[in-house]
Amino acid sequence: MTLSEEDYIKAIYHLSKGKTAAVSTNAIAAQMDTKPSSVTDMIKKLSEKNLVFYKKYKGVSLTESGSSSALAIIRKHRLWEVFLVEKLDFAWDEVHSIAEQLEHIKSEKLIDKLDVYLGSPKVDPHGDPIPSKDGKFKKSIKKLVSELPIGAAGICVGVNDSSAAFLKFLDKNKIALGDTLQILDKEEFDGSVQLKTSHATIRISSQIASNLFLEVSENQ
Amino acid sequence: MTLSEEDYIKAIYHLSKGKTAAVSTNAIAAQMDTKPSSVTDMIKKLSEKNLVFYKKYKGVSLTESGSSSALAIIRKHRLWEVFLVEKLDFAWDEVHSIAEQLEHIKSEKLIDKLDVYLGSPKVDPHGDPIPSKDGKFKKSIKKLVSELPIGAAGICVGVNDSSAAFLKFLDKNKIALGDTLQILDKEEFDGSVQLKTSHATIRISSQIASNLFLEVSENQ
DNA sequence: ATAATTATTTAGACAAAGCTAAAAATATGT
DNA sequence: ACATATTTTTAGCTTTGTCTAAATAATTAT
Repeated sequence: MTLSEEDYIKAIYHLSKGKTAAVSTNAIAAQMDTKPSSVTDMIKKLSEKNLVFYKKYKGVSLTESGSSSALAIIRKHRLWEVFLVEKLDFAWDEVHSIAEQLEHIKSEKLIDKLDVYLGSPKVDPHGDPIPSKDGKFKKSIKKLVSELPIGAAGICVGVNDSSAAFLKFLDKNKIALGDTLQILDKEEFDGSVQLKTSHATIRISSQIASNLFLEVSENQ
Repeated sequence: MTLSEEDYIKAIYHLSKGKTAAVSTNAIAAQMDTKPSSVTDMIKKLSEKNLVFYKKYKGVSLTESGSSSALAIIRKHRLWEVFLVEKLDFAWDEVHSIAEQLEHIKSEKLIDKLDVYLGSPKVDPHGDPIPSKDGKFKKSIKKLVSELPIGAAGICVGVNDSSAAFLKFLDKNKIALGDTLQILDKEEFDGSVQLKTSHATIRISSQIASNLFLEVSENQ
């Protein structure tokens, strides 16, 4: 599989995640920052290789084989992200583009050993789950504060918007990656949320609540 | 710089190492396992980019810029090799092909942090020196046993020929990577060498002597 | 239901990096 | 020094992945 093929497979995986419908040519083009005609060409090639199902004008979806290829790439991407943050001391928001390169390194033994070295982590630094070698993983256990019910608790694992202003807000309220937060109350009127942090009890606006990800246990 | 350009620059660097003359088209083709005509095409491109000096039919040599690019790639290659052996527990003879992929990852920050993480090593697992960030490094301090004078001592850092038979010989004589060896005597007649290992004094044939690398201090 | 709009595919072209076969330059042997 | 052999280059073709422009299919709006 070429580098470019891998990128397409990954894009299709991400676009079909959740949804059941086939993925459109234009959606892939937008995601990959390329032209729809290029996508059509590549889709034909992937279809030849039985990595995707493809019916002209009807979009694509991954085959069993395509899906497990996608999961293997995502596994590599996320393991490398853990390495970059945990071992090389990168900030969690600067690892993505480097991991996009590292995910294409071909060596099964390398990934096996990296996994062992990192202690077989189950989530990456953004809180996204890492597929196991056989392509299985827990369903997304990363939720926005705004999506969680009163009482739910979780570990802060990421943000949607990493603007300086937002990060400054978190800093001022002593909320950091890895902190445990609990939802004490939700205001229906404006969507604001009362939150218990390790340092205090604060009220955050709905804007903040829909930018902050918590890792919660599966049944929530 | 594309992946392929980087490979050519590296090949030219290795071929001109030591020698002063320009490197021939055929030599590059042989090294890269490609055809001379392909080499000519690429050389023209590298010449356009001022990475090599090129005169038709007269071979190539690296410019200042080409040379520092080559050293940057070699630095990356060797740092990754150290990582693979020291951290991921790879055997020293299985890291080369993986490092050939990793050396093309583009991120200065990544290499800086990797270097710090590894403790700024000066040699790779084969005993080859690692260039510093500014492209300087000690001249090769890796020598074959057969090249060293009587009395010289050094640390075993590599082999030329990693055939099973040869590795078995080393094992049988309890010679391992990292062991200190000293040359006690050299026989002019057949080139055999008397060697002090950590366990015993043995005599090795000239064939063995020209397959075993020691890392010696610079003035030897 | 038909026209207008949007999405998708096709056709043809281009750049990168490789190849083969043939031509040109350099080196070698006597 | 000249013929032969070797090396290097050129010319033209291939594949991969991209693009633009035009054509076709599907969807939406009236």
